[in-house]
Amino acid sequence: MRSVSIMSPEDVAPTLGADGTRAILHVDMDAFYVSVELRRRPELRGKPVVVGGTGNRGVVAAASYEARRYGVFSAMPSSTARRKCPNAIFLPGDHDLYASVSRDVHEIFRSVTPLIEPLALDEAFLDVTGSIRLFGSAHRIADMVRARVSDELDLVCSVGGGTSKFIAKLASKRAKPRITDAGVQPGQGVLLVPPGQELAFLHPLPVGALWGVGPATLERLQRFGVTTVADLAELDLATLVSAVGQSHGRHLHDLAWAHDDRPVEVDREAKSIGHEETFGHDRHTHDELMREAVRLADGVSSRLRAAGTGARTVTLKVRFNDFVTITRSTTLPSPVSTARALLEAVEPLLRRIDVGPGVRLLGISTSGFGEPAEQLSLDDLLRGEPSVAHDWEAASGTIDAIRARFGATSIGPASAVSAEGIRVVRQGAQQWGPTSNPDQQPDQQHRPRDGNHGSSLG
DNA sequence: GGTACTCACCTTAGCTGC
DNA sequence: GACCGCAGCTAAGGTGAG
Repeated sequence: MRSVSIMSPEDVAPTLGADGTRAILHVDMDAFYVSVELRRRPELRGKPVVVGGTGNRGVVAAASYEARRYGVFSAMPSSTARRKCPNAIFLPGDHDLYASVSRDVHEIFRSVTPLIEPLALDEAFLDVTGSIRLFGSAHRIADMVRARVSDELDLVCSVGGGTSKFIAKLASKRAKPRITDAGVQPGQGVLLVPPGQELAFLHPLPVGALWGVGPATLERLQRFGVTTVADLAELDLATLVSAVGQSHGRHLHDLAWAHDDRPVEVDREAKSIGHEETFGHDRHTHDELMREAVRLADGVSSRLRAAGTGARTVTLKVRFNDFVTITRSTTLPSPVSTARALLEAVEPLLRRIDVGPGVRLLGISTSGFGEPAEQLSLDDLLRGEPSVAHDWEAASGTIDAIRARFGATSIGPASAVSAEGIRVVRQGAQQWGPTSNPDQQPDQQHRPRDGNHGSSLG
């Protein structure tokens, strides 16, 4: 098996992006959330720091390399993280701050290419094929981005490069710092895979490194003795399709042979918008859950209107206390964008479900986007009365305007009012589980001031 | 004993219309 | 009228990513 040598800028410059091949970079921030926190709390540098997972039902969002030495990793249950690293300093996540810093990072990306596809707050693909003539080489661009991120933002990133997104992504992972028994070993920082070297880079990797091979697919592949990407490449396509399905099988087969011509997509439009929330303690009645649904619908509808769209399909997600998760959905005749319309769709779905055993998570998501057309309902027409729906559209517009001027928590549904203020749903506000606040009882948590326990938003 | 949130995409099954 | 095949839509669940 051939191996890939570490490439200097001079080695790579004549090839990557030359002769009509693409030059794709994948930039991945190192321990992004933790690094942002350490900028404002430098006294924590060198200590095991964990972002997220401050509550009993939360998970770790990010861990410093010092915490990773104890076996703490992102997505780990917070209780497990505490057991593994009792000395770790847990910080609540600050999604708004990370989003703001992410915008600064993307400004640096924009200085080298307009072709940017954000993947998450802390990573993006950059198509720099057309930028090489301006800046010299893909490696110089990668070095420049790293230097500016370090100098201007006091953050560290790793950059991978190749002729496809998929190879660039794997390369950036290989360029990252590694945790060993001896401590944190610095990574290369930049790793570029030149054209023609893709298979030599790819085939020795474990098959789980492939995009799209998660635990379920990995288990199926292992039944066929597939442990490396090379094994997968050699597997008969028909066998692979029978194991993981038509679409997935063909896709994995292509990836194993480094066939990936997906472009860097600059303007990817969302296909669904939703919110879900795990509660500090289980809910057991429809009325309790409808009050939570009011908040969720309020948050989702705000985002729909901010995106200037409406949704036809409304999906309710319920996770019971035994972790069994079900979804129930309904498709409406026309797209809607008000909280009231979402609740009217959700309520009958929820009432059909036996929530007695206890519900730990409730979610509302919307899809099937289109121009909202909340016009006179049939009932309104039959009664010959002015449209209530039109009143709601006007009210929703007013709510949006108030929030734009005074902040997201300045106004909200009556059922979201508690002793602590208005508890509205904002994207990412509870990204890593319920907070460490004492687990309030439902009657303390969202008691409407007017005693209204119905599903109305006002 | 413990498992978040958001989004994308796929599969399967059932229904409907032609 | 019953049946078949097909396409399109909807519902529900699963998988994976970051």
